[in-house]
Amino acid sequence: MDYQFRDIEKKWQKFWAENQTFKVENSSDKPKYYVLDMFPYPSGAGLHVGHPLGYIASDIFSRYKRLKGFNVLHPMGYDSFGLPAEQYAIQTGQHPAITTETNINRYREQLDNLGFSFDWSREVRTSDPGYYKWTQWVFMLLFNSWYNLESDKAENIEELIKKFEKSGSSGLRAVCDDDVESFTAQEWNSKSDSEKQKEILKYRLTYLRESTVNWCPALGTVLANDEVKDGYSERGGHPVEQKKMMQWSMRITAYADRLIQGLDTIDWPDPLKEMQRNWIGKSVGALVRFELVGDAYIEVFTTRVDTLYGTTFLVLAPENELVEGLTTEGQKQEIQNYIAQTKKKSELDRMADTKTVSGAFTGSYAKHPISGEAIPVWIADYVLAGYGTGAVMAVPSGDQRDWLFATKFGLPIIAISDAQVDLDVQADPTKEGNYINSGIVNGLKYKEATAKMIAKLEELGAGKAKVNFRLRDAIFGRQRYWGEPVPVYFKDGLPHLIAQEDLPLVLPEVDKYLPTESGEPPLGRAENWKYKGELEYELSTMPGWAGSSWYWYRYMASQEDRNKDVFAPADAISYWKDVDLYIGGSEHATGHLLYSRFWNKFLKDWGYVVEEEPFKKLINQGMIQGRSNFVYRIIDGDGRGTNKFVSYGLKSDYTTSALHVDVNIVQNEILDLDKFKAFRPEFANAEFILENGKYICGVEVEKMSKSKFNVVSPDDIVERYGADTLRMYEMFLGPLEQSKPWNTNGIEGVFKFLRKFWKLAHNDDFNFNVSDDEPSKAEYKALHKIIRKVEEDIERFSFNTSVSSFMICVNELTDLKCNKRKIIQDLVIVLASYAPHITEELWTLLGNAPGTLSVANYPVFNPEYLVENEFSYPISVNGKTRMNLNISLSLSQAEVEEIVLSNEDLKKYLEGKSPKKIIFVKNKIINIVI
RNA sequence: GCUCGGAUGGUGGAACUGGUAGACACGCAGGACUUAAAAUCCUGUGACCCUUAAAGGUCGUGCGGGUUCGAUUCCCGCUCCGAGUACCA
Repeated sequence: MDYQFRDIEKKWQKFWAENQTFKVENSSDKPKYYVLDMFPYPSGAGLHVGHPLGYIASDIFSRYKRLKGFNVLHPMGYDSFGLPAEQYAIQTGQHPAITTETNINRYREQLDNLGFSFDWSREVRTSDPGYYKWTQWVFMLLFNSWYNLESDKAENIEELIKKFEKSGSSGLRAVCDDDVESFTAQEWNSKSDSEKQKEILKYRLTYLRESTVNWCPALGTVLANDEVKDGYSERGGHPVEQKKMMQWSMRITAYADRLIQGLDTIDWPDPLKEMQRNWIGKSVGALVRFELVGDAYIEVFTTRVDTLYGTTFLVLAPENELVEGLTTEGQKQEIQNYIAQTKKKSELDRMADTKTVSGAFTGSYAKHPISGEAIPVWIADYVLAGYGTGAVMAVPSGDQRDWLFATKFGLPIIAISDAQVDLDVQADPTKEGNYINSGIVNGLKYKEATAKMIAKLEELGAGKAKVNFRLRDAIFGRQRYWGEPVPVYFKDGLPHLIAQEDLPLVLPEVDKYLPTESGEPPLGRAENWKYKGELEYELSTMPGWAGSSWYWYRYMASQEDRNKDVFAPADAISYWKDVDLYIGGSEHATGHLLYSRFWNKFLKDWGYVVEEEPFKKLINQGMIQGRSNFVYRIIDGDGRGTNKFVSYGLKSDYTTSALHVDVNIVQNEILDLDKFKAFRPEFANAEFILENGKYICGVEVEKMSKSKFNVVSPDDIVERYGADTLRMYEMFLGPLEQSKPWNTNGIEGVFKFLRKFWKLAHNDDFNFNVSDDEPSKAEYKALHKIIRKVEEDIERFSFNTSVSSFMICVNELTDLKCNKRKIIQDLVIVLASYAPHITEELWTLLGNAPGTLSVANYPVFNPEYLVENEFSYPISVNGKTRMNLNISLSLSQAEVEEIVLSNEDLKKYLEGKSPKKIIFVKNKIINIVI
């Protein structure tokens, strides 16, 4: 029989499922290895050919690691809470749980078709109450925690309360809200219960706070910063506005420093680490106080406190609360106009319009903290209310924006360093040179000046060193239905956790998935949904990233562990520890990957997990883009479409309009006309202007989407060529990290390769036929080359090059007519991780017990088979290759030179000159310089 | 603007620490088999020049320089494409 991939693949997929071949135990004498994929959101569209790219790579790696003697955890699950199922529910009334279930089943079927070696017994679904019980549990743990800067970790809130009872707030170093009170132990103890709770809430790692949020009226919810793109929601593209709301937040800022430091300890792509660093946005600087009349003062944040003497004015954000009080009678009109003008500008305009310099003078002056000089106070929209203190000290000689502002409004520009140049043209932010015009730091260099300035400010009580972060606390609530309920109820307006034994707090049924008439979230519609039957629950649900911020630990819990009263048993966590290899897209750089690191560190502080960082090595697979095909409809003189189509190469002779055409009816850009007529019946009688008898389509790279008819489903490819071919082809396409358009054109080559491989062990009548004879030297050489090559390639995630090498190997063995058992058997193991089905079949045909291939031993590379006595040296003259010579590798350089120089053919290139120098690199090249 | 990544035949890509540029595959052209098609197999395929042929030559990895016996690889300066980010003080 010829290579019957359909039967073979179905057979082994069934075998693996029935025998739980890939079920893994939480203990073993083998070393552990944890390979994780970013789990998918099960959307209604199913998988397209781009989704499995990362899964194929991780599966190859997992299978390879098993062959190399590792106990491999390779699980899969679904991030199944989310907006699309809810949107669908709003439109159709269908419960999101049902939609989700349907989609998951479809995903599972598609994944199974590709022969992945997942341990499905460990599957997780974030929308499953047995799972989100533990998401809620983490929320409760965060609520019961505060961040102690002394120990630099999260601690039990009870410890904080004890501290308050014993010594009040004195000496406390904690991450908390800005408006915490100072109090003595006595004052604390005399507070009422609710006053105490209010104060404690300011320290909890998850807390309620009125915050400005990104409110999307169309979606009826709050969005995180990374879910908003240019003022529109990332999902759906609806406009987003700013709104003040009471919101649950997570104090991720407490971990900002550790999140930056941790990046140096993990093996992630540099661009991704850089993105996280920028997102966290650490700036080291100082807070400086400029006094106003009376007790009032303006505090600014600066990263260049050394330039303090260059400050010639202060600028407040128009929204700054101090503005009103600062505005003098005479300036009132101007300031009001400016504020009104700023308000009119949308966030978008304000960002886009960075060239126009605008601002207004308040009429007031502040006092320079050291020199005591009067400094005018302005407002301008280039200062952002949300960053730092919403006020800056303007140093026009050192900062270009300040320079532009000073130039426009005729404010003084003072040089502060003797190294500054061209200050009449632009600002010069140099840190070189010695300070001038700078009072106490004159003559000093940058470092000393900064230190001295901070010391002086501290002495005067006018400032201090300060580290500022761009990172904001993460808002942890959505006014949506399809998410984890927050395990909180309210009593006297204060939040309380439900009892732990009441977990999970199950999502209640509602009649509609829309906000209530009074504008409350959908959970407000649930009937009699009250804690202990009387207390109001929190009505918002958790955001999409909640469930994905710890899921890799749930996989460590085996099926039997799932009923235990813990998210994963301690011994399982101490065995698996962390994820050794994580594969997924870079779009999660500042969302999922940051929140996961945050939760991991938090759980580490409590001792529930053992590693500071959850994902040791991370690889971003590239996006697979769509490759759209077009036909060109001829337009007549009146601008109407005709019933004629012209082939791509001839379209310049006509006026045409391009129409998307289903890529599945186009092969190598040649359109199947009959299928086209079936695809667009209205053109059944169309005329086609062909080139060389063919209709050639145009091509464009676009996002893969249904509307562009460029979606290629893995199911179709599997049906036509088989899963092994698809797996190898996706790898063959190019480097894993690179984004590339999907193109099925080359797939035949991989398919042919697998058939050729199958034929090695079969005779011309397709009967299995291997020989027990001892392989030849050449056969061993071909085998050991591939043993080494695949090992090297997989270890450096260069999957595309090993596919090429497999082709070379099988081509060589075919030329050698090799059907030796000793060769085929080892080759089957080497290829097994890439093409698991065909290799399982051959493995069994070779007489091995069915299903044992996955735990076979990867063959040991023996360099002896690759030892050569001779090498064909390229001989170059002045760097230009002229000829090749076979020369024994055992000869000395002098002997080699003699052989080369005595060669007759070489003489003509030497032009009668004697060589000046001969470069000899063993096993590489010989270069003669004349 | 800043940060990062990239540019190699008709196409996807290979060349790992500087050492025969274009592996492997697609496509294309020609041929074998076939009544025909599919499948399969064989040959050729970077550009240009020279030649009946055999062979040979010149150029060639986005552009311009440099280092080196030798550069796709290292350095300097640019162009274009992609990603992220942005009045962040």
